[in-house]
Amino acid sequence: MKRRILVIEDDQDINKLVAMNLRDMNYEVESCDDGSRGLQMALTGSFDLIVLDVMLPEMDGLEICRQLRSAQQLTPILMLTAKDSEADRVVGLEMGADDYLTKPFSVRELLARVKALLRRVEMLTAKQQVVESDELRFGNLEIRISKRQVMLHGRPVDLTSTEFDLLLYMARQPGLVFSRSQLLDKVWGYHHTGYEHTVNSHINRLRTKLEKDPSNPEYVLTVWGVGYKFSDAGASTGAH
Amino acid sequence: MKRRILVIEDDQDINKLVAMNLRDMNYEVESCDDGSRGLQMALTGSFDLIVLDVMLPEMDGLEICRQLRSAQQLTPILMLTAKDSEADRVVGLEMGADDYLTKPFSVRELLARVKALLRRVEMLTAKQQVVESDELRFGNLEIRISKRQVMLHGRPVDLTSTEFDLLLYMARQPGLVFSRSQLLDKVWGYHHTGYEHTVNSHINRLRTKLEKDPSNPEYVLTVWGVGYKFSDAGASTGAH
DNA sequence: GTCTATTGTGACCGTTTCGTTATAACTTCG
DNA sequence: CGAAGTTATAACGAAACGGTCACAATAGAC
Repeated sequence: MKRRILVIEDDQDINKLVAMNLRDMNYEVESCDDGSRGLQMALTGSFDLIVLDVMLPEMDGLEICRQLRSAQQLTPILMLTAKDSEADRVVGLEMGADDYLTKPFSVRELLARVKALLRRVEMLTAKQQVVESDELRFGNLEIRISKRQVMLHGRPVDLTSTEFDLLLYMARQPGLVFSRSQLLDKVWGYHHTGYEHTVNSHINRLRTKLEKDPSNPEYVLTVWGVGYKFSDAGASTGAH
Repeated sequence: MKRRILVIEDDQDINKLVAMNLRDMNYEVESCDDGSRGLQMALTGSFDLIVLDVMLPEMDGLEICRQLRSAQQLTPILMLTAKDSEADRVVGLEMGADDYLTKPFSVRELLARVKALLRRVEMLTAKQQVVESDELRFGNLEIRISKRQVMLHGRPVDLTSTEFDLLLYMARQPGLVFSRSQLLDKVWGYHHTGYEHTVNSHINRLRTKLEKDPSNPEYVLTVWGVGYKFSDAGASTGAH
């Protein structure tokens, strides 16, 4: 899924430069040029990384850092500091920044740092998934997670990326009912803005591909007035 | 088989402490207290894991990291960093370290990390280790790893260095899907900052050289919206 | 240094996929 | 039964994505 980055920087030139380059690298970027608004966005926007200038109007970067961390927000922060303010750097790291960059900085270096920080987070979250098995099996339906492949009666089924993600999300907790908005949040991402109706379409497409009789589904079930669930009827846990 | 661990750390107390505790856990441990010697040992000693201090005489840990990785040494590295040198950590991960631990650390935590790293590697390489051979064969396609040579229908195919690396990386885990950024990280290196688009180009070149009908590939397959994979259809493990 | 092979980047085009809309079908409840 | 609300289905256009090619940049050989 596309990584989301928030840039908080009041200098318009730098802000644009940074945002543009990050977008170029296929990140989803939101910009902001004052501190208090930045804090707001950081708290609500579900970002994967924050690029934060220290010198800001309204509320300075260090304060934002402090407040985010005290609110248990663990989003990694890359701090931008003036060239010679060693003190800021130290305080920044104390406040919970994860890395810093002194102005003026090269774009290359910025990108490298961003990448490194994101990778670090990925590594940390990867560890939590160690115990999980790579396969889910439900009767004739088999989901091979790392291969992003679904087998039905031993034959591969061609699912698009979203279809797979949707199926996988529900199949991980068979029997649990998910509302459409829950599915939008989890599968499409928290920031996604769209109609709940969209989910119907994808469920429909999933069924035509998975179910013998799509209007009388065996795996992807409707829970009237609530949402959908994956059937837990023939559930057998994934391999050891 | 008993796992071999190399400890590179100049502080004698810490070095002994670590070595002792690892031996206690039934690992085979070798110690070393300076950087350049450590690099030598790492390159020649066939270890399963390296515990590496950043601050070292002769050659620092980051440099060792870098050199090992550029020599295609993929032994997992657990880096030890000072408490407040956040930057070191970032750079270390960039250089190819797999995990880090900040001093002072608890022995419990060290052992946990070591165990986790070894388990992770074991999982990744389990399939390869068993049949670890110099050749991969998939129908008419044959990859001779140490010769860096690819044969198609018994005839050599002329691949450039990057093309070969890319192919090999994917072919080692047929069926596994890799995102472009994953491929950039693994094939081009973690330090690399470049466009994901680049991967497309190389895939394209690979296909024109390997596939009978490049627009309908048999080996290097596109996974829409995600990345690429090497086909696992006709996968037969390399001979032993 | 020059020449060549390789690699990275940009532009364009075709295809796949997705979100939306419209309409039909179904469920629930009065 | 009929009405209101909810879901299913099919179809369409737009946008995202990948394939391809050409060219520029870079590295490597000589």
